Amino acid sequence: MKLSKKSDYALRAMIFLSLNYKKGAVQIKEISTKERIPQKFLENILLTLRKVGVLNSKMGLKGGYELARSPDLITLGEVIRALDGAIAPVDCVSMISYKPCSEEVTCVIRDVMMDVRNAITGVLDTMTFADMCKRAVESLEKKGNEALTYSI
Amino acid sequence: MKLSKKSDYALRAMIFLSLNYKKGAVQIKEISTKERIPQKFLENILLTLRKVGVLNSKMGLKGGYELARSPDLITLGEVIRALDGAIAPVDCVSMISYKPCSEEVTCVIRDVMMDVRNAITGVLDTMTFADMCKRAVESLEKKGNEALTYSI
DNA sequence: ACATATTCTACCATTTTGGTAGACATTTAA
DNA sequence: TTAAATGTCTACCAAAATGGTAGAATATGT
Repeated sequence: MKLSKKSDYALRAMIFLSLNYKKGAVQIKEISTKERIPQKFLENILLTLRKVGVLNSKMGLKGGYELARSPDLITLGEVIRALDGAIAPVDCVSMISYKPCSEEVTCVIRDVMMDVRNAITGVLDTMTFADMCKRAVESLEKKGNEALTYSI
Repeated sequence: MKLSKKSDYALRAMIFLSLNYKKGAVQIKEISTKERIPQKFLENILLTLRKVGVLNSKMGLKGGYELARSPDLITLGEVIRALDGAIAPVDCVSMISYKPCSEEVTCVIRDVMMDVRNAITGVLDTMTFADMCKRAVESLEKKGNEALTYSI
């Protein structure tokens, strides 16, 4: 039931880009150093996020990445699915990589795994990056002035 | 977010043993053939379930495995943790393999992963093998007489 | 033209997953 | 008391997934 490093990095990068929404393109290098993510690895991640339509990119000098839509229209679930594939714990209850199991109509494990999937997606497909930004700011304010940086 | 084959097999074996609770020891070979689980693999699984106190075993001729407690006192969560380790998607929100992340107090990803963990354990730590048996029987009855066997 | 970005294709080491093999210890029944 | 049947233990193994890295190609602003 583990979140991969890839998805973890993707979430952090996405929050970073959400906090910089409408401020123009941000370069890989900036995200990678500020969030301490290996740059070459981050390149792959941002590339797949672009391919699924979550990010836009600009090549060349003054290039970079930015959100393709408003942060409140992108959920954590969408990002995690793009990198890790299905969120469902077994394929027979997955929306994006569905495969029937042997005795689907009477499989009781399937039933409970469906419950688990719904519990997870209930959180991840509801939470948007706008929500994450709000939480990040609130969390900063609570901490007071000593907090010059915060981890996303 | 995947359930390992090991845990999947473990759940099936546990349901099988729950349906045979108080009927004496069941042999590995019987579970392995009826549930189509590789026997040698199943041996390891049942062994670890014994070591965590979920199963009792008897060696020698007429030996076998049986539940160490009543099915309503064993949850799916306990079994999955025994085989796959932590259920939490990241270690910084795990009960059994907790490790702090870099900026715990202000980490917003941690917050949402805590929500995800609670959502998952809300299902898995509540559902017992007695519940699973009930579901299995109901599901059989609904299907009618044609159903001679059913997949657990 | 040149410096600075992203893009694309390939590779690679380590860990995890999903098993298998075989010797050993224990129990029962004949 | 001995043979057969069973769980126990240690070790091994191939394939896939994970977490990266390397380097050339392509696009863009000045």
